[in-house]
Amino acid sequence: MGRSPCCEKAHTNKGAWTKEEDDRLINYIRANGEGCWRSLPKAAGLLRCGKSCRLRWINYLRPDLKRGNFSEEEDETIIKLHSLLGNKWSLIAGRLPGRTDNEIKNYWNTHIKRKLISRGLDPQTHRPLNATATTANTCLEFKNDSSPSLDINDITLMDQSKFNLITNSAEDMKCNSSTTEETQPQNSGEQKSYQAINLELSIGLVPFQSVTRSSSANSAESKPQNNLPDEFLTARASTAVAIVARAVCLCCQLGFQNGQLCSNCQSTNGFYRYC
DNA sequence: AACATGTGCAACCGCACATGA
DNA sequence: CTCATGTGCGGTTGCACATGT
Repeated sequence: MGRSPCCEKAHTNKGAWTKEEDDRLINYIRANGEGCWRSLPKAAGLLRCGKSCRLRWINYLRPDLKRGNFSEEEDETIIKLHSLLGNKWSLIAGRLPGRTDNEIKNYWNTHIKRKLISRGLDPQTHRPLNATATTANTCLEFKNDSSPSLDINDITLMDQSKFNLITNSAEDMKCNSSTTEETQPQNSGEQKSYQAINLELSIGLVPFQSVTRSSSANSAESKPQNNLPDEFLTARASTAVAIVARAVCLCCQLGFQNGQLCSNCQSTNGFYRYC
């Protein structure tokens, strides 16, 4: 027994949208707002699948979209975010007002990949192309000062004094939190070298069984306290991270708020909400 | 001019997750 | 708890246009 299709395919148009279809969709959403995409096509008099309508609206018709070329600043932002988040296009798009995940994804595949390669960097790992073999052996460790559970909010990107960068040998690829305490930096000079984000690092998460959806989806107690975006919990990159540091808003840490907490950040129990 | 190849982007597809009955 | 349904995401495809031969 399979899942029923999202729409009656035999009676829906596919392919490029016509001006008339666009107008119908725009007019309907202006009058009724977004939502209930499944019923929207019929209500709007469109022979389209609801998903198709949603995509067309989000990626092309939304009035707040910024069309046109990406600026150099946007390029660098995308590169930085991709180095941290991987192919989480929707999350990256959330940091770039007026840009859509689809647009960024296309732009990445057509321009930025090439740009990084021309810089001698691996587009996936953001590390030098001739050094990718060692990437998988790199682990970040964070000092645990409060929360026992894995929480993306706990990632402290700028507060580098809380974590170590550890490069393991090929035989020792597993990041083990049990090593956290004995690997803390011992002097401030060493810590200062970490004060800027090392954007060549790809941050992924240790596949903690205790925090994966499959193991905790139905267990309220096992859920991280701050109700994280679960994408982070399953996000993986070439490096493994044991995360236990204090939380700080990602956008603030990336410098989008000039070091101030953004308006979206709310402090809860000493943790800042990811926004 | 005609064809081949490359490029960019809109749109589609399938899956996973969220939610409500 | 289970199931059905709606929504969102990431990967992929296919077409239009640009460029090269």
